[in-house]
Amino acid sequence: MAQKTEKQYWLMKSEPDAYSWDDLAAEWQAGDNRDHPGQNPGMWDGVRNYAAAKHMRAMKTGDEVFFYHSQKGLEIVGIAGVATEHYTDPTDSKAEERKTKFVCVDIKPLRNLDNPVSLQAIKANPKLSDMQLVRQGRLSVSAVTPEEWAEILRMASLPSSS
DNA sequence: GCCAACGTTGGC
DNA sequence: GCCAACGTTGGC
Repeated sequence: MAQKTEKQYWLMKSEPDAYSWDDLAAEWQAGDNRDHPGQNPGMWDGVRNYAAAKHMRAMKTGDEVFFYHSQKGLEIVGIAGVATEHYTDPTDSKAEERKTKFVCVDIKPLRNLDNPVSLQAIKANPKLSDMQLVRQGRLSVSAVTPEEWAEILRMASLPSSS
């Protein structure tokens, strides 16, 4: 049977001072997890928001993820892939006391965007006005529709969108 | 550094 | 189970 699951698209935010796109690449190069030695490179831990966790539970291997720098940069800088589907977050110390355990996934860097796509440019694009990123600014893991994904890729191929 | 948005917590 | 208080995120 052809399990024809469509590839899904996501967007994940990180403060570059805490964990940047380059840090992700460095972890994969080192083959280890910088902050949690022995854990997987690219482990997306620490999410303690149910909406974000729900998205991570829905992620499948091979799904693609925009990597967004929050606080500083405010732009999508690269594309990562889901390398490992969700598992219990080893940094969730209260997991046992709670019914719902928080989870993490592993992501790996796939490629840089030729031109990072800024939040400003996204907000200025009417085609992207319904993006979860725009509608729900605080959500750290959000869903991206195929149409939004394609539009952002188009923007990333254009000369500097600033 | 401020403040709006919004998720979470805890008292009732 | 409601809702006010509180805490955190993240853009500006």
